Amino acid sequence: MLTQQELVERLREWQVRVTPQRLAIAEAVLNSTDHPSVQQIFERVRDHFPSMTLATIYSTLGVLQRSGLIQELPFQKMSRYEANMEPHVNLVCIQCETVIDTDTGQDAVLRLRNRISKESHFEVAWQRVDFYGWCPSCAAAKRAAQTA
Amino acid sequence: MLTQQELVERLREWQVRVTPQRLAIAEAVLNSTDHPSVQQIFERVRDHFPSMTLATIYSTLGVLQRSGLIQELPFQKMSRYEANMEPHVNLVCIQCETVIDTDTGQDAVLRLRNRISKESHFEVAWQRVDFYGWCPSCAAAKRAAQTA
DNA sequence: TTTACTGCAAAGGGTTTGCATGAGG
DNA sequence: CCTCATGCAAACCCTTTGCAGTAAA
Repeated sequence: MLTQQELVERLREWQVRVTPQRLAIAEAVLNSTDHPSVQQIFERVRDHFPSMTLATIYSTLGVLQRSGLIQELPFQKMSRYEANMEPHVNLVCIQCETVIDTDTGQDAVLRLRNRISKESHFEVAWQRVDFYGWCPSCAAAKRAAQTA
Repeated sequence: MLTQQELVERLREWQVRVTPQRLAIAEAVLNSTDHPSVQQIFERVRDHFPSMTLATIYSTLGVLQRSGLIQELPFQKMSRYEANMEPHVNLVCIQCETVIDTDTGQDAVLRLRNRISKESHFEVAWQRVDFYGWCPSCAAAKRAAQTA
């Protein structure tokens, strides 16, 4: 998680103008761990900028992505946004649609990346590792429904 | 890759009606390794079924996905379809947009999946492991452009 | 014969674009 | 000041839905 100051410097490196809207959007994503959608970011920022529109959100998310600060995660219905740029595993619940980062396997993802870089002639820029299934509470609910 | 006969049996297990259109669509995806989009599947099937529409393609892909024969891979602009249901790594070229399956790391993905299942309370159903970057030919072109 | 798939058309909805205004460097 | 971001509206396009006719079992 970056401080506001670090964020400003990071954007200036990319010749990107820093505006209050952009800082608010950046913080809404970077200070989150729930992989928010555009709509969720919109709702979180609306309090401070009631006149902001989705077009500004989309535009800013594009800038942040090109600056390497966030990663877009396209899903079937919509994209969500990842603030954790370290190699890691996402656990995606197909029931309640929560997405959480897990520490488990972080080392394995990094090793896998190094292995791909060495053993194939593919130049890796970034990666996305998603495991889909049932989160603890939805798995419990599912088992309860099956026995009933 | 399944034979047409195996495919028919597999669909019947799911109480799914087998039609010539469905077989054509299924084969267009299952006998491919390039992760085709809906449009590409459409073009490949159009020769044999000139009257087929995209609605049928979407409908059938949904059936195949629920039958566990294929996996939808949502990307930013559109979805592509995966015929390789074994745990593996996809290499996605961000330049030419080709997606290939690689043997490298298949074992690692499987081990990672087992580890997630054991060490977290998450019930894994399937996974998607994508490495994004430059394929060999696009990487070469990129280096040539940089030195020029 | 019954069920449900195909094909056509229209709607849906996340995302992108164009442009006038306004703010950042 | 000059450039570029914001906000508003409209367009875009992938995908979904509804329905009448038709084919599978």
